[in-house]
Amino acid sequence: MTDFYNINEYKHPLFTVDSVLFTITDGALKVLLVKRANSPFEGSWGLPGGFVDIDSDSTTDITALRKLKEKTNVEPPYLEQLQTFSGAHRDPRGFSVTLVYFALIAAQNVSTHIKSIDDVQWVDINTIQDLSIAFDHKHLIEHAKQRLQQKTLYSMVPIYCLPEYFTVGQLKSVIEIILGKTIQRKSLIRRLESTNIVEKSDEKVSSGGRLAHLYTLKSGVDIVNFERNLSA
Amino acid sequence: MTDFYNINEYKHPLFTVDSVLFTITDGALKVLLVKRANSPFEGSWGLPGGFVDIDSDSTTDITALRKLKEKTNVEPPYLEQLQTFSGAHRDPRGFSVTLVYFALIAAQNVSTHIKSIDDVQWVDINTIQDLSIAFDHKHLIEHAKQRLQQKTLYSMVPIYCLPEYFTVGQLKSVIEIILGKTIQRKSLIRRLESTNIVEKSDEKVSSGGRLAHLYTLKSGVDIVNFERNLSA
DNA sequence: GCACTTTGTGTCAAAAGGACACTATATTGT
DNA sequence: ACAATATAGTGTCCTTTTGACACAAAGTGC
Repeated sequence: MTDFYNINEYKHPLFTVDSVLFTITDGALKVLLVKRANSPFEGSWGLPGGFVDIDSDSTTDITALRKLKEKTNVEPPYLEQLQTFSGAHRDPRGFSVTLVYFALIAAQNVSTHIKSIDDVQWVDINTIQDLSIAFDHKHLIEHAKQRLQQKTLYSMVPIYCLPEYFTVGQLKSVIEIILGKTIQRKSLIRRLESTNIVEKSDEKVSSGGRLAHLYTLKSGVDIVNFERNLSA
Repeated sequence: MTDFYNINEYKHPLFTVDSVLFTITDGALKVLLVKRANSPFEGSWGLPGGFVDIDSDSTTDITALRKLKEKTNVEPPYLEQLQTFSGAHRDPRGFSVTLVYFALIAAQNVSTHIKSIDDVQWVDINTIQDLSIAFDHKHLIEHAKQRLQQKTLYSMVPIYCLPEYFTVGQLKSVIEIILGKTIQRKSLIRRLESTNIVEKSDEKVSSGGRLAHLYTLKSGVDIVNFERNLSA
């Protein structure tokens, strides 16, 4: 494609993009897995991902989103790079590099599509130990989970696991599932009120007791990082 | 190399590994730049890096260290992944992906080697705006600087910019250069004493006033993250 | 010896989360 | 209708960690 340099002069690593997409359903943290259609590991479960299409993907972010949309029919509202993993033996085809993204989505926004097909499923993160997973993807998922937990201590990212309008109770519940421990409702409210990223709606919604206020993420805002972690 | 899959079936992105190696000298934060020997951008300054040697590098971490050692003659004591940057137009040869590392080293451990050659230099981070730098490397350096500043708020990473034995005064100075603001000596000492990663030696050293205690990083320890940031 | 410099400590104030009691307002069952 | 129960939200004090800053300690240089 150029005369600067012959791209086939050296042997290249195999380069792929994979994503760890989390959601919360049935009171548990789940990861999206897909059944592999191709060798290697054909037929076993692995992370959604694949090769960059260098003619149509402008960046690897687009690659990740494209692959996720193929599987879920929607693009997740939160996507960030996790880390790049590499090694001579992590793929039987040779030295490989995979750029792993981590993403969040509200279960409501995908579940109907997922349930209708049999090569995509949500897997409870706690049952992954017992499964056989392609490549080193089990390891990648573990890394992503730790990053999600860490970010939950100093940001409001779990909001992206909720629908557009949500209550403090729902957010508290999502955070507790991610962290695997309870947190103080008061602390959560203090943080919500001190950031400028959510809006308190006037609407209230029933939740088995006193009506709960609805909150919503302001549009176009970036996630704020607090200067202090919740107690780990 | 395999019959699973023909590696040349698709067009691949160009994959490289680059490093942003920081140090502190002359009261300023500096980045290592090298003069490019090959096209593109031959003759201009850029980050040390290059292609993975898939026959000898076991991971990309090794690639980064190998490239840094070629230029500085030593391996930096601190190395971590920064981020992967990609795009169809960041390299004139086509779609490219670069995995960027960020590294720290004590100036004392490299300066003699660097000064003797003319294709490697330390550049003051504040003068980089005015320079012409290969690819989007100026942008990568800016990202790395922000990460370094952020980590400095909640960890002791700046220790890796210091020699084996150092004083609180030296560490305070390095941190202040990185952050571009003064910090409280008391806060620094409190943090040093609350972590278990440094050892207070009995030796003292002259520093223009009262003798200063020497500290040293315990061997084999990992960097500890504090639960709270210093004030930004 | 005296001024100055850098190191190190003591102490109080400020900020933000944790704990937890208490109030408010729904739903549900009888 | 009313009590029991559940969830939402507030008020308040405690705890932890950092910021601020005065002060003491111990060198150097003239």
